Amino acid sequence: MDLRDTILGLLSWRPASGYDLKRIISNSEVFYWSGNNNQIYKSLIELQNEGLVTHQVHIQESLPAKKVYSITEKGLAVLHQSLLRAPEIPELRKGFLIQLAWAEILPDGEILALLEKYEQEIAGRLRMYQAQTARPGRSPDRSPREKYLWKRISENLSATTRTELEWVRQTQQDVRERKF
Amino acid sequence: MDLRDTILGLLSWRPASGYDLKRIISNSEVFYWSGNNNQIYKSLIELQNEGLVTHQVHIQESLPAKKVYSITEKGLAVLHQSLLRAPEIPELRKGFLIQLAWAEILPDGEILALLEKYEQEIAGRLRMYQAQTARPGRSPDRSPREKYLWKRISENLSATTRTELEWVRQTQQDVRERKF
DNA sequence: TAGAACATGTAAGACGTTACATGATTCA
DNA sequence: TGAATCATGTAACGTCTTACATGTTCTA
Repeated sequence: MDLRDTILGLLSWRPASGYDLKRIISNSEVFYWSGNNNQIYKSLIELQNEGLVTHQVHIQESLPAKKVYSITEKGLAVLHQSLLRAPEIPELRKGFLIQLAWAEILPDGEILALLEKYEQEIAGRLRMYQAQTARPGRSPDRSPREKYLWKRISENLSATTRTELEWVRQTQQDVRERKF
Repeated sequence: MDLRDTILGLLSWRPASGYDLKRIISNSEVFYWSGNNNQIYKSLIELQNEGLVTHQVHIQESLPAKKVYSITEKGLAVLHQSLLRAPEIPELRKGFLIQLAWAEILPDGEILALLEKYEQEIAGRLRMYQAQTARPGRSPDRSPREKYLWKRISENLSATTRTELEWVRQTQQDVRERKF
């Protein structure tokens, strides 16, 4: 599942401009790219050259014209193929664990301070996920099944973050009580 | 915590050759880079030019000579600074969630097949972590505290993976029972 | 009046991966 | 005899990010 597949997926939900895609990808944690123009506009041109998407120019009064992209039959077929590919294992990039790995050179107090800062960050992130899930209209909802799947996707991120929060709290407690 | 910091950290544990570092990084999930030569050998040269590491050539009979790198005082100071930086939030790249996001075009049976394949992958990964934790001598152990921290790091990955496993099993069950 | 939102695009560079190049030794 | 391990390095390429460039409209 690379950015191209993701764009095809988004367009299989509904037509969108490059700017729309940028906004969606930037604000989403699931679509984990930064949502920079360079990749998105280049990918759209590429996908169009391959006949997987088309676009129509919409002229707006008092706003710049925009190119609204739609997925083609061929694009849908390609998307279908990538959905059937073997699932990838998650890539977990936790810089904080590397920080902890060399924390031997720090006194207990500084390790605790780090753990507390990390807890704050994670707690904030969890609140963000929960607020985002509550907001309606942000996800495809073409059937009860699709609604369910998107709820589960959102719950996946929350569950992962909750586990992280429990982990850091337990670690804090152990360090405070010097349980080692 | 980038690759350079990670190399400094590893060298703060013990001197190592580029090849040693490559092996450690390749086999570790915490140090999440691929461990390719290009980055590692280039970083070592860079770090040496900045005076953060030095090396001694060890000539071995019946094996190629190697450059054994050590961290300098200056390198230790730089490492200390990066340990005190504000913790980064984990980057979770779960391609599978994106696959599920567009699974509306698949029948229940194919979604279930995907979920089962994913479960297998995750279960395998969890077994791998647990086996790796059991293996001794793979981590710094300069004090009970450091030993504890490394245990917690390893437990973090296991806990995250266990949560993922529970999530996929619950999702499977819901889809089987069509709970939506 | 300054900044955010809308809208499309390009340039430069950092970051990361695979594959290539070389060559001895060890093990199945 | 072929593959894996040890050991250092380079080339080519793909991915991803930040910043630049341009211009209007709306809001604080």
